[in-house]
Amino acid sequence: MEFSEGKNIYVQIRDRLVDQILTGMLLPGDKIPSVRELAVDLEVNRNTVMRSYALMEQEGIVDNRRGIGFFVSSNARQRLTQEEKEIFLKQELPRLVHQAKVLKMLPADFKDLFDQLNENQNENKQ
Amino acid sequence: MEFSEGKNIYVQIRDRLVDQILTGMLLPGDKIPSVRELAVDLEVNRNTVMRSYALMEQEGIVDNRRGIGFFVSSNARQRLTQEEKEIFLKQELPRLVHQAKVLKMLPADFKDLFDQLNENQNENKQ
DNA sequence: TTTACTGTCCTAGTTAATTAGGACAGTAAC
DNA sequence: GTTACTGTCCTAATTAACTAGGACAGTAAA
Repeated sequence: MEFSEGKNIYVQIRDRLVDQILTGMLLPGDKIPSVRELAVDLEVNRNTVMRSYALMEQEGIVDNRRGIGFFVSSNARQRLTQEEKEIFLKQELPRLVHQAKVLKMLPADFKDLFDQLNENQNENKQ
Repeated sequence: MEFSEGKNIYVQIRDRLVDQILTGMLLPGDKIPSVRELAVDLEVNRNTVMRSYALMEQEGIVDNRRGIGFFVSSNARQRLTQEEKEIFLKQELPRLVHQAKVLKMLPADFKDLFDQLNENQNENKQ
């Protein structure tokens, strides 16, 4: 895995798993890769993966069964959707609005976003 | 200044000055605070500010006159608008669209952004 | 009970970011 | 030339993130 600079690796690993949970690639009750397995796979140290898993356990999105492994907790998706949405609305959106202002961006610049939002809304109606 | 974790201080200082340039608080030709002055003001080390200024000099948004200080370069704003917009469109927007999808966000969640974009467009017409 | 997984704890070493502050040189006003 | 700014270079020390890998304990199946 290619890790970007400017963001800690253990957070990026957490983000990757969170994304897999939100997209449904990982379902509640699923076993996530063992600490050692993922470490080898991503070419990082065991301890770094451990740190990601500890973070996710603290967030209540995975459960830990000693000697067996880590599992996606039953309410992970609901918890994450709520948590990430709140972070987005309170932290990212204000910064985004400000940036749109100073960069004088126009609706056309956000076409891709509009399309996605409309798609979400249509799926909601059905 | 309160620095957020997860992002290097010298980058945050650069971001702060970039914002002041984009908002017009700092104009082309303006002298920016001296390295020592800003270090005291933000309660960081001289070297950390130096690193921010070196970064901005490398980006071509400030000019350096030895023994005198750093100055906002004449084309800083144009250069920044272009640079930041490109970063936004190529890096942030795709991530944003993806997040909007997995979090099933709706147009209403982005009302503040829409309002700003419309405002930008109206100012453009006048 | 042995085997092969699992997580967990531990010490040790590296690197980058940051701090701390001395020392030196360019610039300009007095 | 002295003074008071400016940037610049330097060494030393601290901290957090990451690496490396040994050692130990829980779990489950052969």
